[in-house]
Amino acid sequence: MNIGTAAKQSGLTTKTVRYYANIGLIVPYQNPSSGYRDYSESDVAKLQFIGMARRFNFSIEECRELLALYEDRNRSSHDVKTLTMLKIHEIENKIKELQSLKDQLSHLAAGCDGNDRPDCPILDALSAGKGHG
Amino acid sequence: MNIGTAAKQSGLTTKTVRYYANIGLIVPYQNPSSGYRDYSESDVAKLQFIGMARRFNFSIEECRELLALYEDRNRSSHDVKTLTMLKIHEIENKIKELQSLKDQLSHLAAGCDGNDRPDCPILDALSAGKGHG
DNA sequence: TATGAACCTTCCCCTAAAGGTAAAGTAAAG
DNA sequence: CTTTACTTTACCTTTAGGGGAAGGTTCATA
Repeated sequence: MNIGTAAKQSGLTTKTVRYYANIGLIVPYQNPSSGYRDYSESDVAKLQFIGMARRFNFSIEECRELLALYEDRNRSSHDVKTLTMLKIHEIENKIKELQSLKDQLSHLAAGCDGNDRPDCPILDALSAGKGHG
Repeated sequence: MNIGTAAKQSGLTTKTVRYYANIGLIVPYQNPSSGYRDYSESDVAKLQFIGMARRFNFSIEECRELLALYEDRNRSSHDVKTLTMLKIHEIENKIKELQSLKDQLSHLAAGCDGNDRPDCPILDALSAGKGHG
């Protein structure tokens, strides 16, 4: 099938699918006479797989690893779980960081009247170099 | 002072400070004979201000706004608070998104034995197109 | 068969916020 | 005068594609 159909079936844009072909992530057969890419059902399954992994915040390079595991009938589930646990910890750290950021900003905002006077504890704090330790 | 000193005093890299000059965020006096940038104490204060705002996840363009408010003796604290509240909501949304992502990945990981067998619920789920609704 | 719509191709520039490196100029110290 | 440290501009790289131009292909229709 043509790239447009493959894109529709996998829920990606043609731009994205073409990009994946260019970086060697999912390279379909390419008709030599027309130059058109020709995607198989199996290619579409992989595109869907990648789409899901991307939605789970896996990077392209991580997707490449996952795809290799996905295609390897002899892989151990241990390898996949390791990658997943790493990703979970990464997300946890990001959450903690953002939580701390939010707390500090909330604290600043709480001290600011938000009226038409120029006094502003937020700017004072920013210029005093406070916050984040 | 030279850019290296200004960078050290503001806790930024020279690369970053030079970048801020290039995009017109903080443009110091530039000595016409040597071509060297010459930073004042006031410039350094602004660099510190921007450094802090960046650490609070404000984008460069938001920093530009904050800097204008910072330099405006007649600004109202309302403007600053509005920008800050927007940023807080933005961070809250990001946290929720990541939390949901983490929960789903944790659920997948919990179902995976992580042994040397090929059975892997994580890959099964990814290829089934489940997750995220 | 001709034409037009809809699709496809490659190619190049754009994003945010710098980091890395190269080639060359400047300044201060010995 | 030379070494060393510092600075300058300039160009390439990063992530994961998006936008759009110029031109080729395929299919439907008159």
